[in-house]
Amino acid sequence: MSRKSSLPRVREEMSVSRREERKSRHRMEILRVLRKSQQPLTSGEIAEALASAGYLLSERTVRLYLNELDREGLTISYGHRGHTISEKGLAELRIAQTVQRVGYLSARIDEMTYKMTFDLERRTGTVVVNTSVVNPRDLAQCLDAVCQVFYKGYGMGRRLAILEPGETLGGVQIPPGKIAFCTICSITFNSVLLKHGIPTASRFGGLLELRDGKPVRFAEIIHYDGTSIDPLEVFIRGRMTNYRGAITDGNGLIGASFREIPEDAREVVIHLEEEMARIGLGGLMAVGLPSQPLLGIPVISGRVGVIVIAGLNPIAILEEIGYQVYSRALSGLLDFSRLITVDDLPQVLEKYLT
Amino acid sequence: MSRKSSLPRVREEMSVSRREERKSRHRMEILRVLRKSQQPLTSGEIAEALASAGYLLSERTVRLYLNELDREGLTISYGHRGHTISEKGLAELRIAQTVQRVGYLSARIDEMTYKMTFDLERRTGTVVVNTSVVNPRDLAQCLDAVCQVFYKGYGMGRRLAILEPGETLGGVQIPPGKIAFCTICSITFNSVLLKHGIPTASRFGGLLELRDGKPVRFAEIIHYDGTSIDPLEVFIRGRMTNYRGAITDGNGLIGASFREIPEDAREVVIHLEEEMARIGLGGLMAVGLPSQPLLGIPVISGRVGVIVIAGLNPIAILEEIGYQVYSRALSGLLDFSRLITVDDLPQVLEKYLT
DNA sequence: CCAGCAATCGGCAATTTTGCCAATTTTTGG
DNA sequence: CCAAAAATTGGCAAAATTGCCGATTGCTGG
Repeated sequence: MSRKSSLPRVREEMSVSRREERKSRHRMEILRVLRKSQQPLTSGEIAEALASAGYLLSERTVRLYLNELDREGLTISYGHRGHTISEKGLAELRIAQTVQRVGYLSARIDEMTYKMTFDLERRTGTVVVNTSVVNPRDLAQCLDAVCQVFYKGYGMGRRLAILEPGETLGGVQIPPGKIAFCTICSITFNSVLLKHGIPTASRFGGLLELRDGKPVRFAEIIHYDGTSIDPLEVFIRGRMTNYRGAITDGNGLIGASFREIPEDAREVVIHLEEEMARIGLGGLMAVGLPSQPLLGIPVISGRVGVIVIAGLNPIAILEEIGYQVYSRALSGLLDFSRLITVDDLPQVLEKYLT
Repeated sequence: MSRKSSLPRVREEMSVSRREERKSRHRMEILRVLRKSQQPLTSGEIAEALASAGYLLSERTVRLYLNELDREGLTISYGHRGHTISEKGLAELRIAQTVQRVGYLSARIDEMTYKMTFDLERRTGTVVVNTSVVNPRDLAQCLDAVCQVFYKGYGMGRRLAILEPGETLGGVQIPPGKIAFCTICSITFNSVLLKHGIPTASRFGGLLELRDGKPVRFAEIIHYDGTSIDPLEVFIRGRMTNYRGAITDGNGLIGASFREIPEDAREVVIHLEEEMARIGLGGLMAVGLPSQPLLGIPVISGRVGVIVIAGLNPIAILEEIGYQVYSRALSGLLDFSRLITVDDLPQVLEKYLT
């Protein structure tokens, strides 16, 4: 264009600034990975984490940069046991990130994943939930549909929680006359995997098209690292879903999430999900094959794509039927003991229908 | 994690596959840039285009890859005049992209930008529009508010078009009893710049918070290359906007788009926008400084951030007031001569109010 | 049509990134 | 607690990427 356009163009080389920019970006990416971890990470682990974020750097290169960062005091080396980020490194990251004021959803996902404490074996600790503030009468009206979504396997397991008026969750108080319908957030899955040493990369949320109860393709998608609002909230408010079709003849549009796991972890993940399903926390819709696209969605080589049910699905059907619901994904943490199963829902709901 | 986890980990090197993957990605990115252009592009232009997509490769490296691609017949060299993509290259791209069935919005933006033919100097040709199908009576009801949005400068210029029942645009026919309210899509701006040799990178659409009529920050954002649906449609349907505030006391939430242009083009762009504003097509809200963040949004070095008004703003206020509107962004092309100005709107609308 | 200018091209060297390997450390499993 | 196994590290060399520069080509204005 330059010659064709009227614009002067500077001599075309990757100028000092752009060169530096790339180097600096590598450093920041490494620091970012370290910040997320409590324990020291080795270069191999960092390279792995970077790859799962689509940032391709070899383990050797990471080591080279770590050396540099160690010398500058931005990271602390524990010899062969790994590196952690130092106060100085954290400060450096903060400076570089003051610009990023809009919080991307991917950041909130990461944060929540680390905050929750649920222990699969002991069945204790907190899980991440989505909260929907709803009129109990409206809920009763749609009770059958809501339960159907759960029973057909389009909800995250079979558990949920009801909060009474006056209770607070994630800074939001339930107003009088309303109740909160809390569903398990599918992030819970990430967290359980993480506690078993499996890093999960959450890619996007979307509207999954079902045919005869089977996932066919994603009709719409929104990537987590490009949005500040939860995709599911968008689809629900935009009335773009079709749960009624899904629960009647298996043809519909439901919320789902696409993630990637390391291929070595495929079997372990499937096994862990079975464990979770056993206690009413299952939500895996599909698992791909190593490095193979899943429903036409390509994955980074060495990874496996998985499709997880959206936690908000069961309550979203209310909006579809015509009742207004205020839903918020990733709203807060709830102790596992607070959860009830769908089977108990009708009975529990009775209480609020004066 | 590997050691701490129960997972076996293969020897950690960037295996052949991952190496190849990166190389292949470079090649594909170059081919993708070439596909978009009708004319031959030189290595410098390609490097520039890649940079504007956040893909940092030096001009020399691009040239190296071009050489390879030329030899393999995927591209055709025109000597010092540049390179184009060959049939074989297009085929290669298709193979690599069969996986990408979900159409990202960024792709549609690119497509539309190239399709429109508007000539700023001659004031002829087609422009890209958004279409909102609406009941003429509803529109009349909100007429004042809609015009206010235009007059306060929150619409793309002062032009729009009304389509009658029976007319078609972008494959959608206007049903009897309804009319289509077409607003200029802000993509028009990209296209005008492109025809003057200025490449524009559209980053994201968002909800812009206004205080005293001035943009303060983006409250929510959705990146174009991570979504299949238009952000503005989302915000409108989700009733997340606040145009009424914006037109009354200047405090509200309106739709806007964030883009990046080369820093050398800053003055030219400002000048071109003035030209456009003169014929009722203005829509620039803010222009940043070279390599400086704009409203806290960082830009690639060597670029300037700009904020452009969303074309859908004027009609979106209907939804906010409570009338249902079916809006579709980037719906199709319309000849410039079809456009009327806001001032004529009340009169034109009369015709449809039987 | 020609001269001057600007941009592109390819070769070569410098720099960055990566692969490979031996030494060392940590973990595992008696 | 010890030995084998597994993983990490740093040095060195190969490969990839980039900077630089002279030669060449295309464009522009007279």
